[in-house]
Amino acid sequence: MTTADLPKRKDAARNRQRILDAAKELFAERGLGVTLHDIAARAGVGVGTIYRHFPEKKPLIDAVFEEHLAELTALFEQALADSDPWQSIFWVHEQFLVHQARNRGLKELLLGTTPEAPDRARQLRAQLHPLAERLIERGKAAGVVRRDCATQDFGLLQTMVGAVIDAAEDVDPDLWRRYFVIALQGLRPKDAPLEPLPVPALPPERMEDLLVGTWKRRRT
Amino acid sequence: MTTADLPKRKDAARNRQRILDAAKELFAERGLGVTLHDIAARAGVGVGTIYRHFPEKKPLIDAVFEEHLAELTALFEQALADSDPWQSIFWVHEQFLVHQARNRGLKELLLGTTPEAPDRARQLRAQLHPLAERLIERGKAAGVVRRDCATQDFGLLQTMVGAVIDAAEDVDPDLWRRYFVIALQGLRPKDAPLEPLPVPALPPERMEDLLVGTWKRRRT
DNA sequence: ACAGAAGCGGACAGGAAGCGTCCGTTTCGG
DNA sequence: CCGAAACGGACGCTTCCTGTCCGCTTCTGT
Repeated sequence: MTTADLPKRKDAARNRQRILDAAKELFAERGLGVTLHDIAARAGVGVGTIYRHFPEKKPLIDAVFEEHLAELTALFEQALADSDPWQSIFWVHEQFLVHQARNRGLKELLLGTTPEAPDRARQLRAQLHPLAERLIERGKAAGVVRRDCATQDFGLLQTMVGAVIDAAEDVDPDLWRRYFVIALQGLRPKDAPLEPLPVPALPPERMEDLLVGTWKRRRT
Repeated sequence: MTTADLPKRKDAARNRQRILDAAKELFAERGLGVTLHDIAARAGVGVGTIYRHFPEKKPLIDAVFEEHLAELTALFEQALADSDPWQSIFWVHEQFLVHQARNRGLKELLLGTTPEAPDRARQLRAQLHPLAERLIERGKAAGVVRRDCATQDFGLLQTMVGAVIDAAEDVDPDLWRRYFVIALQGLRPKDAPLEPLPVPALPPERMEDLLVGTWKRRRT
C-alpha cells in the first residue's frame, strides 16, 4: 500500500474514499460475497467508477482488513500481558467472537468460509496462531485448561460458536455468549469452577424462528 | 402417500424407483439443494421423466425422509429405555451426529439450514423435541447435567458440532467426535468426571486445509 | 472563464446456472 | 402388430453476476 496511487483530482479522491467506506460497511454487514455493483450502489457512485478504482475486489478487501489484522493481534498481546492465565484466555476468545458477531466479513476470513481472499485469510491466521499457542500453553502450564486439549481446539471453538452466531443473530444477537461459555467450559480441567451462563437459553417456542431464520437472510 | 399413484407400466415403475434411489443418494451426499436435473442424471433417466413422476422436489424429500423420521424417533425411545441418565444422553446425541455426518440432507433438515422443505423439517423437530425434553429433564433430576441448562441447549449443541462436521468432513471425518465431547462436557455439573477425548486434535499444519476446505465442495 | 483532460455513470452485452416444457422416438401391453 | 404410454434431452426462459464502453459532467490550469 504505497502512497503513490492516490488520485490527483479531488472528486476522484472523494469517490475512492466513499468506495472504501461502503466496502467496509457491506463486508461487515453481508460478508465478502457482496458484488462490486452492490458496493457502488452503497457508495452512491456508478459501477464504472468502482471498476476504474478497483478492478477487483481483493485490494478492497486488503485495504479494509488491514486495520483489523492489527486490532486482532493487539487483542492477543493484551491478553498475554494479563497475568491471569484463565481470565486472559476467556477474554481474548470472547473479544474475537464479538468481532465476528459484528463483522460477517471478518468471520468469513477467520473461519475460512469464503473463497474470496484465501491468501489474506491465511496470512491473518498464520500471524495469530503463534500468539494463541503461547496463551494456551500458559493456560495448560497453570492447569486452567485440560491437559489433553490443543491450541487447535480453540480455533474450532470459534467455528462452533460462529455457527451459533450465524443461527441466532436475528433472533437473539447475544445468544452466542451462552454457548461460548458452555464450549469453553468443556476445555477446562475436572474440578474447574462452573462459569455462570451469561444469557438465558432461547425460549422453546422461539427455537423454530432460529432454525428457520438461518437460511433466509441477505439483501440490503 | 397412498398406494393409488403407482404407475402401471413396468418401465415407469422401474424408473420411479430409480429416481427415488438416486434422490436418496444425492440428498445424503450433497444435501437437499441438488436439482431435479442432477437426480435425473444420477438415476440414468431423462429430465422429462423426472418431471413427469415428481413435478416438484417436495414429494421426493417426503418419501426419502419418511423412514429417517421413524429411525430418529426410535433412537430417543431407545435412549429413554436405557436407565443410565447420563449415558443415554451422551449416546443419543452421538447417534444423531453420526446420522448428520453421514447424511447432509438430514443435517440440513434438522439444523434448519435449508429453505427446501420447511414444513417437513418443522414436523421432524416438533416430534423430536418432547422426547428430548424428557431425556434432559431426567438428566437434570439425576444431577448429571448442569442445573442452569435447558433442552434447547442440546439443540444448539447439535448446531455447533454440525459446524465442525461441515468444516472437517474431508480432512478428518471423525474429528467432530472430539468437539462433541468437549461441548457436551460443558453442559455437565461442576464435579462431573472428564469424558476422555475420543480422537486427537488435527495437527496444526493441517488446520489450514480444514479452513480452506470449508467452501470448496459440491458437485458429483 | 474556458478548453481539454480526467473522471463519471449506468445501459448493455456476455456468461453461468437452474428450471421446466415440448415433441420426435422408443417401449410396453393387449 | 398397433395404439397408447412413457421416455429423453435439446431448447428457451429467467436470474444473477461480471465487466466494458462511450456520451456526459466536473475539475484544473492557464
